[in-house]
Amino acid sequence: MDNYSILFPSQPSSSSYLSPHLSHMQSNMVTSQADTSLNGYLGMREEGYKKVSAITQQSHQNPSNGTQQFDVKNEKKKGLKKERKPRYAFQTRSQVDILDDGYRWRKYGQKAVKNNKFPRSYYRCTHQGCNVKKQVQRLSKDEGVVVTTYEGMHTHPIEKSNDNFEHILNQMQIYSGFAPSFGSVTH
DNA sequence: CGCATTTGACCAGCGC
DNA sequence: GCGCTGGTCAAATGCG
Repeated sequence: MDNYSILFPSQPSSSSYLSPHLSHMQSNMVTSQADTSLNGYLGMREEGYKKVSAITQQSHQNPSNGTQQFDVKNEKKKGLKKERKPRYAFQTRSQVDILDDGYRWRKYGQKAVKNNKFPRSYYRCTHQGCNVKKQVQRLSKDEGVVVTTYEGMHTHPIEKSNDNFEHILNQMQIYSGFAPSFGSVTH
């Protein structure tokens, strides 16, 4: 199958985007305790672009521990011209849709998605010259689960105190040892 | 008043 | 070729 590496990007030279904070997360992982009740976490990386198909369909297999998997079928057929940025998808169990990661995001769209009663929201990083995007979507099958997909990487340091971010992190459990069983999980 | 959000329209890719 | 779906744009609106 394609190369879906679990966990986070580890780009060598950019020091100020997600990964430093994410690794920070891992060292800080604590169990949940507050009202946001995040108790599941999964990070994965999408290589390529286009179509994350049917997220809602297979992401139902492990409702107990909150870790789920979803299929990323992409592979530009012909064009290949399109610059395909890697995308990094995270699933979190959260009551809130907006996970404040310390960056400022401006919402630029919202769409209803098929097989999902919740809309997907599209955000862009407001920092000048930084065109990182993210999508946030709640699963209809398991409405405690929020999928956040990051696209691109930040070219600037975090914009505000990440106290809140850490606060959230403190409520997360990171399943770093999650053994991937990706295949074509298509339906 | 400036900035963020909302929301419908528009567009492109893909499957049938 | 057509219709469906996902993604983006931009005008209108709301809020601090």
